[in-house]
Amino acid sequence: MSRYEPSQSEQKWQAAWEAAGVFTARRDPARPKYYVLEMFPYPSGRIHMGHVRNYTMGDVVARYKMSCGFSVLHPMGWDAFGMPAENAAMERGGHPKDWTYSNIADMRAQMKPLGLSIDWSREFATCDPEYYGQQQAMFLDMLEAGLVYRKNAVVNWDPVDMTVLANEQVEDGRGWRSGALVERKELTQWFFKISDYAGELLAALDGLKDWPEKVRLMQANWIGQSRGLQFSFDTVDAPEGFGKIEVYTTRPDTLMGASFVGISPDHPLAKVLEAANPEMAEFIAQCRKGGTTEEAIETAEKIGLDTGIRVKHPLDPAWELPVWIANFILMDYGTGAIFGCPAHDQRDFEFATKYALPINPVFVAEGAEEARLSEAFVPMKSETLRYIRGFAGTEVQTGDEGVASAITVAETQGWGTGVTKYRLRDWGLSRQRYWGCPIPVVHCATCGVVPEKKENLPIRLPDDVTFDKPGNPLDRHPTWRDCTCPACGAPARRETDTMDTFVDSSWYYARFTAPHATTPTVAEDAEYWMNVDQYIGGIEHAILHLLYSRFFARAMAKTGHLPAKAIEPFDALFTQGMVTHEIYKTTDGNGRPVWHLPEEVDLETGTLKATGEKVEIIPSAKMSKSKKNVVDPMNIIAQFGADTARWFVMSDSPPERDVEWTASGAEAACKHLTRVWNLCDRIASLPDDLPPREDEALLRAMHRAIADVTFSIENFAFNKAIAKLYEFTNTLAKSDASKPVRQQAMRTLAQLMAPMVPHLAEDVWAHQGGEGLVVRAPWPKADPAMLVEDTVTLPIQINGKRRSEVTVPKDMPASEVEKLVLADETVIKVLAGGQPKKLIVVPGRIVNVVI
RNA sequence: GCGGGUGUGGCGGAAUGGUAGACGCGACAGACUCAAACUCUGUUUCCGCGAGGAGUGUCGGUUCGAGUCCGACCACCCGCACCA
Repeated sequence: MSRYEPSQSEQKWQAAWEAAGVFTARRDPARPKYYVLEMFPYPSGRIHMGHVRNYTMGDVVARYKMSCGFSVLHPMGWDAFGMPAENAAMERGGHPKDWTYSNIADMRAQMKPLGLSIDWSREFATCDPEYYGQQQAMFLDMLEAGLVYRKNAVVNWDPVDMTVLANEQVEDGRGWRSGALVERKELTQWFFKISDYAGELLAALDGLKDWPEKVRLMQANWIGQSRGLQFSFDTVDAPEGFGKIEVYTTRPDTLMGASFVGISPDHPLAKVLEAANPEMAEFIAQCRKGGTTEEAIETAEKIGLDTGIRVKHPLDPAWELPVWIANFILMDYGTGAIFGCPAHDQRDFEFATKYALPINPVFVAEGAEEARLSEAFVPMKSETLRYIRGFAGTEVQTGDEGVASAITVAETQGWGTGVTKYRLRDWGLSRQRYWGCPIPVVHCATCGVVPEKKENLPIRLPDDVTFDKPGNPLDRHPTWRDCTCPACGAPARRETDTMDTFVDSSWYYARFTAPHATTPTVAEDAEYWMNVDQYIGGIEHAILHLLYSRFFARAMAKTGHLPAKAIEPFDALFTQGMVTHEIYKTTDGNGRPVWHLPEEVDLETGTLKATGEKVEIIPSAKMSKSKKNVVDPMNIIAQFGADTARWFVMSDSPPERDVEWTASGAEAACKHLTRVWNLCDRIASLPDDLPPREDEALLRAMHRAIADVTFSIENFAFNKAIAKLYEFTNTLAKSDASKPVRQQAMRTLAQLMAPMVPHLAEDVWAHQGGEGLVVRAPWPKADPAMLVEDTVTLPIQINGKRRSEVTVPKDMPASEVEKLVLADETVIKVLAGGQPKKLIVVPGRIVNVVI
């Protein structure tokens, strides 16, 4: 063996793995299966360190499970539809398809040198017609099953990207990609009925034991279940058809504190009033405008207008309340109408104060007296209250009890119903974009909306499109758009909306089980491989992607594309942290910041290499092109090899936390791997007739290392696994054991390192006479007998502070230990002839002398 | 505002209620070298020459014993946000 030259040996082993087909996933009923999946990448064209970290984690798991005898599925694909391809076409010309496929080729070429254990024969891109055609087939099945529908909806319109955005794609009133202020626009849109599953998606979160608590909580909040009362107010002087106003409240116990009824500016009644009354029309127009401007979002002032309509209080027909239109009431939550109880709701309080409406407390804190309020009194529902204007339950009760009894009273008296509502809205999937999966329906003047026939799938995107005008090229592509009605054969128009790319990523995990099938899935394959045993990805997908996937798996099960056991497709989820880096900044003549790449900076002096100018070092943040704090994985691989990059991203921080990339850390990783290489060389050239010295000690350390590394990998504590490997390497390097024992230890070290640094591990394995490839070698097992020590050193504490220690046989009885402790020099000194108050011996652990 | 998380050396981070700081980085010292780099060996929480003392964001509590459990507070980070 010679110098550590990763560039040569890494290629060699990658070729060897490929030749042996070690990563080809096979359905093998004789073996347990393990499906490990990392969130597939968007083909931007360049891999970044975040990818390296994500895929290395998956690779460690996959390789480890392979060694443990599992039949492993570890696939890779591309989330290939989406706006960047179109944006690139608009900015630079060219076609989104060419841009995408060439990016995929580039990225694949960058990923391969990492030596990941991926079954590349299963690779696909979501923009392959073979993939999206199957997606269209499922869409038709879901349409038939009533899981998809069309409705007129006010949507978020991004005026820059010229597209509809989902609520969750709007951040602070701006489009998440363009940053443009979002406008409201009414369009007919396609929706998945995810709201039908709201309760189930919420309840099933409890079963996802191996998901991070944080993600489950975020989803639970997003689904947003609430229990409340729905009832109607009878109106006075309302327009035709509005004899009642239906409201929903989670605090029916505050009904006696009502001082007005509020309706949304988008409420049907508001629309009628708008048409009839110019003053109202003007007010409503103001509300609509207000909803989207930045100023309104920041100040969020509550405005309202009295409609002149009155309603009768359900508990006292003589009591009339005014009906106001108010800008803070949302049409798409509850019924779009509320009753306002200013005493116990801060929004209502502000509103009532502004418009001089009465503020009547319903309850006070237990033991308190009624007093003038300066803000709304909104106690936790679990708090005990004294009701001074209650109508249900006892005078003193908790808020929860008050709500429950109010619902019971309303139901008993027949004027209201207890209902459960969810914040979760249906999933709008229509996008007015070209580069997405076409929605396979046709609009016919006589037949209406007609599903495309399955034998006509896939409905392919046309290639001859241009992006010189804003908007959807499909809309202005007559030969593609114009078609015949599948039902009556008359001329018709193809749907020009394409699907949200979240649809593409909502089932790719299932497609990987039968990636080339002519149906969306194949029952036997799905049955064997599903579920994903370990899913790994970023926390940024905690809500949308994961919630949509959970819904989609249910929809696929309902339409026969997945077995019932796969409705929760991801058994275990791990969310990894980001890779961060320091930011280097200088300022130009105009005071504007100028960012510099890490390689342009001399860290010793904190200056620019080129000019010697001082740079400001800003603490680490996520690597981003705009701040130039990026390290290109390809440069690292070229300089140090893939194993170094893999070792580093796994070593420094717990995987769920961010890891900071530092040049010194990367060098240290490389140095260590070189040390391992040299150690291997040194051991191989030892004389064969060394006397057996400390053989037992080295073997014990080896079994300790096996146990610790295995435990750490099983628990996703890769940084700790690596710490143990450092420790064991140091022990081995200092050992005087005989050659065969050191060789055995070296081979074991290779096996334990193999999931993280597979190429180096193969080299070491081969060099130490290991049989075959280390990737195929069974994972070593720790011998429990080698893990127990004969003697144990017990720390002696005096009043809880460590003062001394005593070494005793492992299972010495406590009474014997006590004698030894009392004979300890330090203890004798401290006791000064007296007796300890108490002597605590925790066998095998610690001794505490209390004086 | 609501919900969640985090806080340990110069830095990244270890510690089933039982020796705080594993392992790594950095720093320092020594060996090798004409010299430097590389490499190797050692030291490295703080105060103190030392004996010793202090120490896990702050204050309190439980315990023989608290980084870990409980209560209050502070700081930072993340998610949601007019959801009735």
